[in-house]
Amino acid sequence: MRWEDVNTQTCSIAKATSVFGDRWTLLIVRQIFLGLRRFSDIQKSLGITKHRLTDRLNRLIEEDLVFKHLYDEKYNRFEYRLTEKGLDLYPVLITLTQWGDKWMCDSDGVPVEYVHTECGEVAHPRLSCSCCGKPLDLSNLTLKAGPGVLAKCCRGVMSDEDQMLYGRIMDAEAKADKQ
Amino acid sequence: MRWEDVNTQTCSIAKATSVFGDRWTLLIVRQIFLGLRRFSDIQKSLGITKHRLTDRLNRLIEEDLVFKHLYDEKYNRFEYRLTEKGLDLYPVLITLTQWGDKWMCDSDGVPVEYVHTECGEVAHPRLSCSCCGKPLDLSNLTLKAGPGVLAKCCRGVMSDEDQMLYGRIMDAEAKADKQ
DNA sequence: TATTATAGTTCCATTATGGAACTTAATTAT
DNA sequence: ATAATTAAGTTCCATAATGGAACTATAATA
Repeated sequence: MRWEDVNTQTCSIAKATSVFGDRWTLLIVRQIFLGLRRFSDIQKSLGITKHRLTDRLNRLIEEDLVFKHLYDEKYNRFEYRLTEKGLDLYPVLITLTQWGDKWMCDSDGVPVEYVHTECGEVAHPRLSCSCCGKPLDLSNLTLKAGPGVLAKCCRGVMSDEDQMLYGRIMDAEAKADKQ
Repeated sequence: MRWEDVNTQTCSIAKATSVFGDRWTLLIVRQIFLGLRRFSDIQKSLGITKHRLTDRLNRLIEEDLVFKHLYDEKYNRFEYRLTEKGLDLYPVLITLTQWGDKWMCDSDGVPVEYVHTECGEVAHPRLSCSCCGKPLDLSNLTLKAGPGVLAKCCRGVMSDEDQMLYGRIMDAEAKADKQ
């Protein structure tokens, strides 16, 4: 499968990956999150080549994660800022950071900490259930085929790839229902 | 900067990205999470070429996210399974999934839902503070330079890139302290 | 008038990736 | 007994993505 076709997969991770499944895009988003908004700041701080950065920023603008904001009319200079869609990546960045903090950190300790302004403490954000509020982990989550898969299944338009992936989730559900 | 040098950055996202900042690695991890453990299943379900998959799996094994498990002695066949380090990526996959569900979904709806077995409901996992338990979002989180940055700063061994990135976080903190 | 800063673009060499064919070893079908 | 099949790769080659360095444009500054 060509990379351009990855976002045709019936999978939100595949669709997300089609936007930042490359070497730099997520790091660019991180820089903007951390306050680096100008082309040259992002470029120097990442050590990315200029034309690659141009390319990636344009892609982020196309995908509506980033927009250009004129900050100097005389110079015609722009800042790159995150849209709502871009800002909405913060849980991804936080969970990724935590994984990196735990598994890839050097002996000096974690580079950045997050302070929860309401309670004033350094927070180690956890996932919790939107319904009952209890903490979630692998052991108390099960998968269920959602409407997006079921609809395609009924219409008989699932690709072989999607069938391989979701077949067993639907099988597991069917089994669980019988018991 | 060459890609091989990205993991030298003092940033957990950079270090994490150095492992799966490519086109396929995170999708491979997702397949294993969803239950596809055999080489050929992963290969066919993703449409990735065999030598690329070989390459990425070996990298994941090197980085200790995946290990091989002999499931057929006669054939000498292996399954690929996630280690603790690999399993620990589930919050990343969940937050990524949610972002994709919200922003990149087609009209059929979300492909997969997560059921919280304790309360029995479909959960939309949220980040909450490990200290007070309240939900976290961008508006109530602030950044703080952690020990990893402070130590390097004191020793004077921060790269120019890292200084550009963390300089303003430390400045912002210094300002906040004065007030 | 020469130099610097910001934000790019162009050209070319190096790497990464995709596609197809080939390999090996055990299994099943004819 | 022979041929075809399956799983898990490997090898070869063409195409696509990336990195490095040099070049452009415009306004400001020395």
